[in-house]
Amino acid sequence: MPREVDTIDEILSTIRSADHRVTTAKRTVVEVLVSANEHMTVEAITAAVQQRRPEVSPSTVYRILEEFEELGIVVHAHLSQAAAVFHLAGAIHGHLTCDICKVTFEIPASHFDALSKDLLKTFGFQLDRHHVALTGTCEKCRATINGPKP
Amino acid sequence: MPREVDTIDEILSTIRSADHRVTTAKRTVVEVLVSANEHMTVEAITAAVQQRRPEVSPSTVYRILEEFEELGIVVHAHLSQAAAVFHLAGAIHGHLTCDICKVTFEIPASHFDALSKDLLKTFGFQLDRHHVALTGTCEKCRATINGPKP
DNA sequence: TTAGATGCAAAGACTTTGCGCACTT
DNA sequence: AAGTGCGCAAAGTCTTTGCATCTAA
Repeated sequence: MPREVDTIDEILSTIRSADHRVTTAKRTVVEVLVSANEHMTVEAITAAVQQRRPEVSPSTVYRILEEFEELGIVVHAHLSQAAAVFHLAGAIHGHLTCDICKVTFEIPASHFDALSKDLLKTFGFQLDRHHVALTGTCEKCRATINGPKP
Repeated sequence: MPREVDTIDEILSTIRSADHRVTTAKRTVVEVLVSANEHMTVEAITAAVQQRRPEVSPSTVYRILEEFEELGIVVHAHLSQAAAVFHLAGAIHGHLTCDICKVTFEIPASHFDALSKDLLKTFGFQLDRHHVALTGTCEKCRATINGPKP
């Protein structure tokens, strides 16, 4: 059954509750984000949106994502050093990106519980658990470090 | 006494050891980074360099920083969402940036010991402790959350 | 109706690259 | 002397903005 529909309606309600308008472009962005299981770059989101609504421009997608972020619907992270990636805020998690093979995978926020508590206690800093992006090297690449990097 | 001079010489040796050339521009960048106690944007580094050597161009600074990063002399991080910031690799630490007031402060890498161990054990992921950039809200701003944000 | 949203195109911010000359080794 | 590194300027990415038009409420 389309559980996704519930999520979509929920998000649209959030938009309306904030007295923002629900437009075709916004609805399509929501649909794309909900059906996406990965975080996406703006470029990817735009491409997916335009597959359904070719008239939607990238600038609109940027504006919508900015609005959604203010509403807490999405969050973004700067993984490597290129474009930002966005995903629904619902799934609270961190990003782990391998510096070598650039693979990114997501991990449950629970892994940051201890750190979060520590930072709060030590520095009075409340970690944004939606926005944790870490880099390092994955197991595969460390095992493969024989020659020089590509 | 100029402890900084030791650091500078050490870095220049690192460059020479890698069979890279030590130039005026590189030397100046090193001096700027060593005398800086904060991490700096490329723009800030360039400005500081040009104060001594006006002829050094931004593109050269970019190239030098890229080289230095490969040599392990500097590391960079993407804090908020704007330009990257660089600093000497010697001081291993993480960055905490407040989403509200944008203040950034640095914390010892020891705070990531437990997380690092956890990620390695659970995901086989070796955290890059030079490159941890976290966002959240600082104590001051959380205390001030009365009205809407600026 | 009417304030807010969009499309398009241009501008902006940050970074990278090509080329010939200069400087390090 | 040989070859890397540099300055300059142009190109490239990613993102933001201005403005006339369109649309959700």
